[in-house]
Amino acid sequence: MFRISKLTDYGTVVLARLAEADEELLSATEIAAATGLGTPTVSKLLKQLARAELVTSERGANGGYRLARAPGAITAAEIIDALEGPVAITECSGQDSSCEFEEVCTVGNSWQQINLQIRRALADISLTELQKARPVIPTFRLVPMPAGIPRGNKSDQH
Amino acid sequence: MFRISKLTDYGTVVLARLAEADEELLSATEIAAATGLGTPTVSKLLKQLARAELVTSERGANGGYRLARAPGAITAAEIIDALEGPVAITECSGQDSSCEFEEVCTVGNSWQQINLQIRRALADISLTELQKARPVIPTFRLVPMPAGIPRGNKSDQH
DNA sequence: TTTAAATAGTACTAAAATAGTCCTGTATTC
DNA sequence: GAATACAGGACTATTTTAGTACTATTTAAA
Repeated sequence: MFRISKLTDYGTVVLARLAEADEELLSATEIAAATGLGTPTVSKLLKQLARAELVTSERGANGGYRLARAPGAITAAEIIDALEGPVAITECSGQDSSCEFEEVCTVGNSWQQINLQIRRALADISLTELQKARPVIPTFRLVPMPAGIPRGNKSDQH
Repeated sequence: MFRISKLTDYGTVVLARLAEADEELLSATEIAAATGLGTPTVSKLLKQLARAELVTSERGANGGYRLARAPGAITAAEIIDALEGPVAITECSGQDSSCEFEEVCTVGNSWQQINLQIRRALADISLTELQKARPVIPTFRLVPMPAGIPRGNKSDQH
């Protein structure tokens, strides 16, 4: 129905590893080795997580990453925001919406309600809890978007 | 963060039109004309909605579609299930999971919790409410998946 | 009883989004 | 100053989503 991207999933693996390491500084290479993910991907993820201030980095030789906060203070919502961008179900449901029909839209419409509830659920889950859900090495694989939908259209709603 | 597909969004437009029409039988062509969507797409959507038993169809000349139930009895969760498949955030969080690590997984893990809460939120919103959120003709366009993520990986977690 | 309108199903094509790689630059340690 | 590691961005490949086309079946009406 919904899904998180593979990279976001990997991101939680990376963060879980950092959580395990406690305060220790780990390099992207080390994390890649520990998790079985590719080094470039891990590197990419860590850069994004650093920009989102979920991890802090130290550059130069012996550099690396550590969590910026305690695992209990990092939420699933933040992780997803960091790796997928703060996007909402429909354009109107984002706070920074640019939907040209916005003025016409009913304020507080249902998609927005749904979006809010989803965010609330995600903000309620911390990295600590996600770690529990994921013993040692990644056990989830992401669901390929399902069979889905046949075919058949042409024009777009304007 | 999450998003519904364009087709799902169109699907709610189509259903909203049928809801307006009350019990009247509408053909795919008529709905396409009324909504501004392409006929083949509307047709495709209606086929799927019919398979999911959200609409009923009559074949042959003068055939068409109508809602299978009152709009208040059709939920957002059902619409999404019908058009995107009953997929969950990660493979493990679906009921029919085939994750090979499942035995190792903590039962009732956090992604499952999140997924449940999302479903609950979606099951709480009816077509009637979605209609209110969407005055007359489609006012939403879907958010293109955001800037997102740089690049960098190779191997997969097994 | 034939024709036309309409749904059912499926295969295919095109476009867009996601995932993954690489390269260049900068900071830091030894 | 050489080696290590992060920062940032451009680029490529793969996968998913969206959209189209075609064939079969059903039904009503001429």
